[in-house]
Amino acid sequence: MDGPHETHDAERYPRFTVTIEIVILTIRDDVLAVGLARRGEWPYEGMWGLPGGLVRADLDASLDRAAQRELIEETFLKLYPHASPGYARHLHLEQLKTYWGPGRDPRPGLQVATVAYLAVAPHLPALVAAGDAAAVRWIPVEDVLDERVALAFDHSRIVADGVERARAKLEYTALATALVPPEFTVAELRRVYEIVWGVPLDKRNFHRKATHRDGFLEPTGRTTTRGRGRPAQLYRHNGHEAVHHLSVHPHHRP
Amino acid sequence: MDGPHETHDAERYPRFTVTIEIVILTIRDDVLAVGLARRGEWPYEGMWGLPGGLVRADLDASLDRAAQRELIEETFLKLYPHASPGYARHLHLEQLKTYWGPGRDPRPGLQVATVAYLAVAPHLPALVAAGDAAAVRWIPVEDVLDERVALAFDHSRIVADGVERARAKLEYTALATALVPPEFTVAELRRVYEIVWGVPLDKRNFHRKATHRDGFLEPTGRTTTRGRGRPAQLYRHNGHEAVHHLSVHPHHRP
DNA sequence: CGAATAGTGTCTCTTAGACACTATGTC
DNA sequence: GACATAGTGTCTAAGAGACACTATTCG
Repeated sequence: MDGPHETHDAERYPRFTVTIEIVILTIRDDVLAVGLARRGEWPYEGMWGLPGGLVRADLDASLDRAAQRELIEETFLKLYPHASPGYARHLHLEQLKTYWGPGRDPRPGLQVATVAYLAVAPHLPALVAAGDAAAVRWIPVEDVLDERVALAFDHSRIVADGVERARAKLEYTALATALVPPEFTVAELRRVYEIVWGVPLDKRNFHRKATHRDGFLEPTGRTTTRGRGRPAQLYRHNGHEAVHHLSVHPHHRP
Repeated sequence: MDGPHETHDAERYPRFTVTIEIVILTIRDDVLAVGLARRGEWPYEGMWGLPGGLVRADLDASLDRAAQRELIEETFLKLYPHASPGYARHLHLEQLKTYWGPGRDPRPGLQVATVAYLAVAPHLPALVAAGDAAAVRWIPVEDVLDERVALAFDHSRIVADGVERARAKLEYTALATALVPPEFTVAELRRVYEIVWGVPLDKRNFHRKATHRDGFLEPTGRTTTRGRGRPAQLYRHNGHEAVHHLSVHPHHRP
């Protein structure tokens, strides 16, 4: 069999098109949602699919950079036309998985390998100038996973893989803080876990664990009066990524 | 800026070579070791690097299949010339990460994207016909991570990523059972954790946790007399992948 | 019998999770 | 004061980890 580097003759190397696709998740109207783009052309014209684009050797210094460029240009600015691109530069973004195989893309003669990235964004105020014609839009992941909304290519599976990764990483990393504004209350953070996992969590136990676990939350000293009750303390994430076992699962009852 | 699917004109798509590379780990002589291949040609001729090869649309039905083909043909059969290829078909094999970027490969005009896979194999008896000229060889990961053995391309980083993944997955999956023969004793399994993590584990606590955790070990009823002392029970992994918190970490002492 | 390893039992301390009350703001 | 939400305290049971002894084989 051919080794990867057996000859310098470029003609012997099969050639692939490499694309980046972004699974961007947020919480919107109390459900987990994924940012999808409506396809404007064949194949799968008119269907929803993951936003993305080509990896370009002339533009991109790395896969991560290519993903960041797609995230900003193709996704974030279309969801939030008035937001600053700098904001998107601080979103959580990690490589998810690479997909390839005959039949993924129906275009003849085209071998497309797709490097999927997982992005996670806080719920930002308003997607201006929405309307049905919006090119990029939030769609509840439940609709995608239950196949109520069919996606182009194999994008449903990629979304499923992204959601699975996000659910898992909630448990042992500080990923939840990426789904919430830079300063947030304990209740807002708890709602993230409840929505992503789909389970109710005890308010008091969560508060104890979230605030006592060191290397996780840092009080800002300020409070908020967003809600109707007693003002809540504002916290920020203090930078450490690993937060072992913040999980809150019910005991078994015989 | 270009979307991935904006035109059907294949000429507009930059072309990449896609390779698979395998980080195969095992335990050998009581240390974690990685299977490396000696490069026979430019670039990095004579250096050690990850075994791998081209993804070929005419041969491979998926990335996973391509990785399995490389694992068997380029790696396993060269490490164990007398082993049956069927054995390799049951090794643990999972996609690790994709690497690309200018400067990864010095060959001009070549854009190589590499999909790295992590494989994990039990320690098999003998690598026949070894000798220094062996094309593929086990090298302790410690030597690679400490840069005592420099690898071709960015393969040192890929090995580091693979080892990190393996260490993490020991904690919450049954990955350890892939580093041990199909039937194994509790002590053999414990040694896997101790070697991969580099920490001593309490024999008694480990035994209790490993055997009581359901969905993990299944007694075969048979015993072994491999060692010098009392014969040990043989277990096999019962198929469940998720094993939450088998970790055994020392308490903090003030 | 001694050496070597396998396997079991007990105690303690940490902590997850169940649960109820007080505190502080708005209307 | 009514209401809503924030935040704290206590109890219990599960389990992790420290630790010592018995069991079974070989020489």
